[in-house]
Amino acid sequence: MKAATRKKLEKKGWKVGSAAELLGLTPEEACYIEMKLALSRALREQRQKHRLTQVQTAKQLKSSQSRVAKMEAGDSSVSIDLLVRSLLALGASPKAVAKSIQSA
Amino acid sequence: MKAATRKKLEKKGWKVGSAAELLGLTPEEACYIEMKLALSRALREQRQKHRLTQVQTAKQLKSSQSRVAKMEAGDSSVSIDLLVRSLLALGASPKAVAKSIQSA
DNA sequence: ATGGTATATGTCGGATATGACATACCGTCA
DNA sequence: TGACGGTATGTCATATCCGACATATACCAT
Repeated sequence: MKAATRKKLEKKGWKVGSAAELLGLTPEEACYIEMKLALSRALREQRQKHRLTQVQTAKQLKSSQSRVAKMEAGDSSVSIDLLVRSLLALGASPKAVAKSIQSA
Repeated sequence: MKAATRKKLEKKGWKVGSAAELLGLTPEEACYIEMKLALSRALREQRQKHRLTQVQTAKQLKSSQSRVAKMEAGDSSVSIDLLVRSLLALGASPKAVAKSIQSA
C-alpha cells in the first residue's frame, strides 16, 4: 500500500495498524477496503454524470448531503450495502456495480 | 417474480409488498435482493468446495454457525457487507465476487 | 470583504446488523 | 428405536450503521 493511501485511510477511521503492525491488513481486509473505495468512486462518477449536486442526490436517495459526502469519501461509517443500494438507486446497472468491484 | 420466490422472501422477513402493492418492489430493490441471494449461493458453494461444515466455516469467519446458516439462506438480517467479507475470508477472489453480483 | 453554492467533517439518537446461545429439524447409521 | 453430525430457526444484548443537524471549508461571483 502506498503511504499516501495509508494516511488517507487512517484519517478516515480505518484501523490501519500502528507502526508495530505496519501493513497489518490481511489481503481480505485490504481487498474489502479497495472494493469500498472503488464503489465510492463509481458513486461520485454516477452522480456527476447526471450533473447532480450532493443535495439533489441525497434527496433522490432519501438520505442527507453529509451521508452522500461520506459515501463518496469512502468513510469508514458507510457500508458496501449502502454504496450498492445507492448506486442502483442512481440508475447504475448491476453490471456496472460488478465492474467496479472487480477492479478492486 | 415467481410465486415460490416471493413466498420464500416473505418468509425470510423481506417486505415484499402486500396484495395491494403486489410487485411493489422497485427494480433497484429487486436487484439488490437478487445480489444478496447470488452472494448467498456463492458462499455456500465456496464452503462446500472446501468440504467444510458451517461450524468450521463459522470458526474461520470468527462468527457462529447460525449466522453462517442465515448467510447461506439469504436471511434479511445479513448484509451484503457481511457476505462479501465472508466470501473474501473464505478465499474467493474479487473477480468471483463480482461475477456473482453481475449475474443478479 | 460579503453573499451564495457546493462539498467536507463532527456528532448524536434511533435503527439495523451481528455474534452468540438455545433449540428444532433433518439424515444416517448402529 | 436412539444417538449423532449437520443445518435451520428464534431470540437477545451489544455493536455498528444511518439520517440528520450543525458547522466548517472552498471556490466563485459581486
